[in-house]
Amino acid sequence: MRRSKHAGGRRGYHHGNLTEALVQAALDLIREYGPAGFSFAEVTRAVGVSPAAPYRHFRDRDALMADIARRGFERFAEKLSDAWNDGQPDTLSAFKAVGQAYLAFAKTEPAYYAAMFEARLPPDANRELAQASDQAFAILRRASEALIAELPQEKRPPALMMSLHIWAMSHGIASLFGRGDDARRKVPMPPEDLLEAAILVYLDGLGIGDDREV
Amino acid sequence: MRRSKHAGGRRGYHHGNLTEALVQAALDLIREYGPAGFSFAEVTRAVGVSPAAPYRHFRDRDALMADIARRGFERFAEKLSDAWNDGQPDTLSAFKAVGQAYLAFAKTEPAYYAAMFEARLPPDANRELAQASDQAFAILRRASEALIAELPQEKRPPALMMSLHIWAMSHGIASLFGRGDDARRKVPMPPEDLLEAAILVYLDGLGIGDDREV
DNA sequence: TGTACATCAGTGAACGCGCGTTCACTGATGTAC
DNA sequence: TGTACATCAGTGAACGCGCGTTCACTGATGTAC
Repeated sequence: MRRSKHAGGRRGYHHGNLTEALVQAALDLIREYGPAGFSFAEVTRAVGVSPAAPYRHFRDRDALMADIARRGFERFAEKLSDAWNDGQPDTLSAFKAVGQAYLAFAKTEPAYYAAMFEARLPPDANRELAQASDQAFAILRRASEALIAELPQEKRPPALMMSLHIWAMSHGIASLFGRGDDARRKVPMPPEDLLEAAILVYLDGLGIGDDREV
Repeated sequence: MRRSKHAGGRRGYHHGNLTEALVQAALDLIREYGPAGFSFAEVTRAVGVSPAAPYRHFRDRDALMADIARRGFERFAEKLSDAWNDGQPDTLSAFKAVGQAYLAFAKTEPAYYAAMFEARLPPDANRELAQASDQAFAILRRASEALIAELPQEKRPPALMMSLHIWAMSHGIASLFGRGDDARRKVPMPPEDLLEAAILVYLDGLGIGDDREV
């Protein structure tokens, strides 16, 4: 029986889809032990292949790590993009939803988040990684631009600055108070509320009003 | 010749001050290879003692790591406190100086900073660590309270929230754009300016005015 | 359709290495009297 | 002041272990004709 190699490619030669299986196993280990706490050898044991098998798919351990970070940024960009939803139902709500999506990703995907931001990978380690990272940031920038466009010409802040501020604030809250692991610092309020409040104050400072009840 | 054990304690038994030497060597390694990239064995080689020597000073590798983080938080608190300078010459300037001191610490002491925030140590790993961390945060809180006190009663935000916002923003900017190692993301403006602008916008949102020229 | 060959994912044994930790010890320093 | 003893920081050899990586290989799948 012959199978087209395009027909889903479910079953491959021996394992079927070792690349994916290695990535998933590595994510499990990263989730538990951190980005530095997984070994190529342990990954192969988890998947049930020989220790030499991964070398058909990744040049070395670092290449696997970088690939995981790239995949993480791609998923991240999707989540942020979904939350932005082209600025619907209104620009301000969509903007805040992007912030919340940022936190949600850090909490529900701590392994990806760690690979992306805590693995000490130079952001420009390779082209695909840099590109995926840029695409995620582009969502923040797009959302900032849309909000800025609603301000009168003379009151418009630089969009790059504004999006970097939102990124830094989201990342700061996520990595200090909103992480999904033991290194989370406990504070007496949910990180979601903390970020929402920060964004409201910040936007207020930019002259972007809202109907908040304090 | 007899020496009082309180007279500085410069020269000890064999090495003199092995605890300090181990910490310094570990910091060098963390600076170069990250918090996960140093080994007890390598530290002993750097110092020139036998591999068993550190066990007289630290229970194990993790204890050394935690001690470094604690020392880091203590130095950090000092730097922030110096910058705050009891709110002199004026509250707003002192407040901004604290933010700048935060960034400066992350940049000039990347090894301490990594041990404090990127070693995946649970913040309450031990009492001394938690206490040192709390003391550093207390400076941010004190500075926030002083600024808040200048606002009319009915416009005062919660001091805890405000100080967590400033912490998150400083940490976000420091760890994304202001780090002293390869993982720094390049942006076309100095992190110091980015933080200064963020603080001004944020304070503006709280109704804390200033004479900034944009 | 059948056959011979090419491809290549995964094998399994082996390598040299550095790791954390232990142990009984040594010898310099501190102290009791 | 001198002596005998206690303390304890640092030694050095040894341990078992898991690591990343290599290598010639095997055998399932794909393909040319």
